Amino acid sequence: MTELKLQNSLSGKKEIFTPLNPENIRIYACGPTVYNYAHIGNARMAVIFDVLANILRSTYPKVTYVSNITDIDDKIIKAAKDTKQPINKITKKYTKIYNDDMAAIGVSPPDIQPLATDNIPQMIEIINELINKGHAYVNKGHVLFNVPSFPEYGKLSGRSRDEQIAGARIEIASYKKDPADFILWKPSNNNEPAWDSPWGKGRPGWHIECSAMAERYLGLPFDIHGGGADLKFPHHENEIAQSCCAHGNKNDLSSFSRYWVHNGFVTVNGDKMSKSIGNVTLVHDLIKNHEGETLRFTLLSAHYRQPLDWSENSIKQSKQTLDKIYRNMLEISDIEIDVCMPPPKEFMNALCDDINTPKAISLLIALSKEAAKEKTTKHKSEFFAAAKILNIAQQEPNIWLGHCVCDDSINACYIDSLLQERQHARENKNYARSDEIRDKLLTMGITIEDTPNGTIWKKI
RNA sequence: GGCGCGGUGGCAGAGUGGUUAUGCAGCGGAUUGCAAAUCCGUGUACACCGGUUCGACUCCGGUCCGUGCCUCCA
Repeated sequence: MTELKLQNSLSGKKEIFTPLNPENIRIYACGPTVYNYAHIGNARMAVIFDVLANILRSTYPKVTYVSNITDIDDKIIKAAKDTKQPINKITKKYTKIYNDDMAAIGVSPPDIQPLATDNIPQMIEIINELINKGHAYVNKGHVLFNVPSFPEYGKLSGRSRDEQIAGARIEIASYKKDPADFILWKPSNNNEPAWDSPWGKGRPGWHIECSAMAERYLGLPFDIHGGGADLKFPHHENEIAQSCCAHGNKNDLSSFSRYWVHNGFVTVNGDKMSKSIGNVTLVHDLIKNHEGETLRFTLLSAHYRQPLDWSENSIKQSKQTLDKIYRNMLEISDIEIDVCMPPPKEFMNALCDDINTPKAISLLIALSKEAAKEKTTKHKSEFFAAAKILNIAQQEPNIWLGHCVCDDSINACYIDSLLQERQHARENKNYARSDEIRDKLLTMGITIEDTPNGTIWKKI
């Protein structure tokens, strides 16, 4: 068994992963706020933690991966107002789109996908504990976490309280005792979603949602907490503050999650995705023009902590590389596969070294090449086992490569008759005619390839 | 302003104190009637300046450039 090493944001070091309970590895990753289509950045996080879950599953008997849906939030309320639609219609719509889009890029659903709105009592309970322990206070219908009550605040992001305040560009709300304090519960206006609470009708702050859901579905402490790098501060910092303080563990930051894993950003043609630049790249749009697997491969082609620049060129390169892998698979279509074969050690070593997917991919290519050459069950099975961890190259190669695959725009019988005629011409060494037929097919959008087993065609 | 990250060949992108991945593209060859595909071979790189070292792309310091967070954000 290869030792898994992960860069732990809490210590800033690459550490050997030691499970709390080897019988059940527990992971939490902050999921999307469902008020809009998922973009490629959301997808990166989903793919990375999907792969991490697969790595863990290959080593441990059980993995519980929880990733939530934030279905109550000011942005959702705003979207409802702007579109004049009921909130639950919006959240249901975008939850489904998110899950469909993630499925399209090969992401398995998390084991548990809790809704924030199903966990309001759990949030209220934590808030109550925080008030009881002197870490939170009520002011004008708001409940706030008092940051000075938690001296360890800022450890995850490496930021002192004073530094944040110095850099704060927002006006300090009047109901805050300390400028760094953050909202646990806020009052709702009329027409806004509201739940009864000891502090009046209102709704939870964003950060408390994840604290409550992680605790309820995983128990404390759990093994790994993940999310995008930008969530480190303030979201994850606040989760730590809430969860550690509510349970009287304010001196033990690992009493919430033991390891913190943060993925880097996706940029688009070198720029950060933002609405103002207008370059927010949606998975929903990408899958109209690209295979989901190509998108997944592209997301895995850079190390998860590195920035990944998204461009048509990188997608194109991924597609070409996948084509190559599938062509190698085509060579071994007839070989039996042993599903019990584990992935090669070297491949797992790469993935276990802080999820080094680029290295793993280079090894996967080598494995596919070797399997195509050796043509043994062992080689093929090893390749498939490795590919399965990344959830890459699981399709029928002929289908992926588009060989002789029809759609409405293609008349397969006509193509076959042309190919037969071409074959005839070739046998009679009438190459002028055979080339003429190939050109004709090309104008129809069909390319051909002569193989030892006959001529195959595909749509361009 | 505070905190952080990064600068690798035409492109993408790992990694390492000394033999310098991998893919795509290029070039040469094999194969093919020609293509395509495949196979073999091959060139090009570690921002800059110092330091440590027998030896640094890899460690240390500085410079320049890019970029992220500090406000909702994956």
